[in-house]
Amino acid sequence: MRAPNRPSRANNRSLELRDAAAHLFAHRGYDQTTVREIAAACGMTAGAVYVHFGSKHALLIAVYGEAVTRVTKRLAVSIATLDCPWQRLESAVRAHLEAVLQPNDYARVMTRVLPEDVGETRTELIALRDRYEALFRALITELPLVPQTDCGLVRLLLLGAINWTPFWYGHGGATPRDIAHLTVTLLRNGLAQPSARSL
Amino acid sequence: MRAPNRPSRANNRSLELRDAAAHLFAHRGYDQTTVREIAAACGMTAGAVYVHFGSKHALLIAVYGEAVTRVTKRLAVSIATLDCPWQRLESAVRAHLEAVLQPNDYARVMTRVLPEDVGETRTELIALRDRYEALFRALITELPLVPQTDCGLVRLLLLGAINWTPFWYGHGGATPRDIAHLTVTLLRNGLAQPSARSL
DNA sequence: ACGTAAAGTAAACATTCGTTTACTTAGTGA
DNA sequence: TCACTAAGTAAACGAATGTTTACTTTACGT
Repeated sequence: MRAPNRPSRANNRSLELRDAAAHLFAHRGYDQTTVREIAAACGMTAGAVYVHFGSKHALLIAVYGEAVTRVTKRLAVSIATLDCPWQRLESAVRAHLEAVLQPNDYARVMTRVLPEDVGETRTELIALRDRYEALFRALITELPLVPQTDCGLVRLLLLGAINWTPFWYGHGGATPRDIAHLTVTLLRNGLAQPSARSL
Repeated sequence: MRAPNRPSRANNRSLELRDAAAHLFAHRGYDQTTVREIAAACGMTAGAVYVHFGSKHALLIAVYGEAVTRVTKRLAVSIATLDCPWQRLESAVRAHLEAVLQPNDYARVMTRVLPEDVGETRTELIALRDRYEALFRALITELPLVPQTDCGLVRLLLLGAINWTPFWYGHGGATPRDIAHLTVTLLRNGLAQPSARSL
C-alpha cells in the first residue's frame, strides 16, 4: 500500500504545467493558447499533459481557482489591520490592482479570460469569480453611503472600472496606488469643484 | 460602362453578411464564430463570403468600424442640445449604455471582442476604438473638476466601469438611465454620507 | 440575343487543435 | 531481484477551420 505522504518521486510537474498554462492564458488568452504550447513550455509533449489534467478545460479551471485563492489571500492580508471602511476599500482595491497589473499571471487570467467565452466551463468559472466578488460586496456594505444607494450597482461599477485596467495600464504614469486612491476618493467625495456641487 | 449609381442588381448582400457577423460576434465572440455560421445565417455557403470580404479579419474590421460609426452618431445626437457639462456626460454615458446593453449587435461587439485577442487586426481595431474614446475625453475635459485631477485616469475608469456592464447587466433591475445617473452622480459628488466626507 | 462579369455553389485543401493510443522509461515497495 | 505503476513519448485520429478552386447561375448592358 502507498504511504499516506504524497507520491515521493513526484516533483509535481502538475504545478509546473499549471504555472505555464497561467502564463500563456494570461498573455495570449485561452483560445489562442494550445495544449502543445503549454506542454512545450515545460519541455514536455502534448500527450503528457493528459497524465495530469483530464482536459484543457480542467487546466483552465485549475488556473482560475488558484488565481482566486491567491488574490483572495492577498486581499485579506491587506485589509486585516485597517478599521476605517474607506481605508479598507482603498487597500483592497490597491491589492487587487497590484495583483492584476503586475506581471502576475494568475491574477491576470481572472480578467483576461472571460467566463462567457469558454462555454462548458462557464458555470464553474463564474462560481469562482463570484466567490471573490463577494469580498467586495462586504467591503462596500460597510461603507457609510447616502441612504438608498444601490450597493450592488456600486460594486459592479467599481469592479468594472478596475477589471478594465489591464487593457490600458502602462500608457500613463499612474501606479496601482494612484489608481486605487483616485477610485476611492471618487467614490467617496466625487471630483466636482466644491462650488459646482449640487444635484 | 457601368452607371455611376451602385450595381443595380446588388441587393447588397455584403451588408447582410456584415449584420450576421455582428450578431454572431456579439453573442459568441470572434473565435467561437465560424465563417460557415456567418454564411449560413444569410443562407449562403462559406465560399460566397469571400466574394464580399477578403478574410474573416476583414469582416471583423467592417463590423467594428460600423459599430464605432453608429455609436458615435448616437452619442453626438444625445448631447447636441445640452449645455451643462455634467448633463452632457450623463447623456453620453446613457447613450453609450443603451447602445451596449440593448440587444444591439454592433455596439456590443465593441466591448465583447477585445482588440487584444485578434492578433494581426489588433492595430486597426485599437485605432477605431481610440477614435470613439476621444469623444469622452472631450466631455471630461469640459467638466469643472477639482484642480490637478488626472483627467485621463478618470476617463479610463469611467469607460472601464461602463464597458464592463454587459457582463452583469440584467441581474438587477437597473436600467441604462439608472446606471448613467448613478455613475455621473458618483463622479460628481461621491456617495459618502455628508457627515462622513473628508480626506 | 448574346457576351460578360458578379454572385454563388460544392468540394476539396492544408492546417491546426484537443485528445487518444500503444509503447517505453524509470523509480518504488516487497 | 522483480512486478507494479506513474510519467512521458511518438504518432496518429478525427473533427473543425479559414481559405481556395473549378464550375454554375443569373442579371445586366449593348
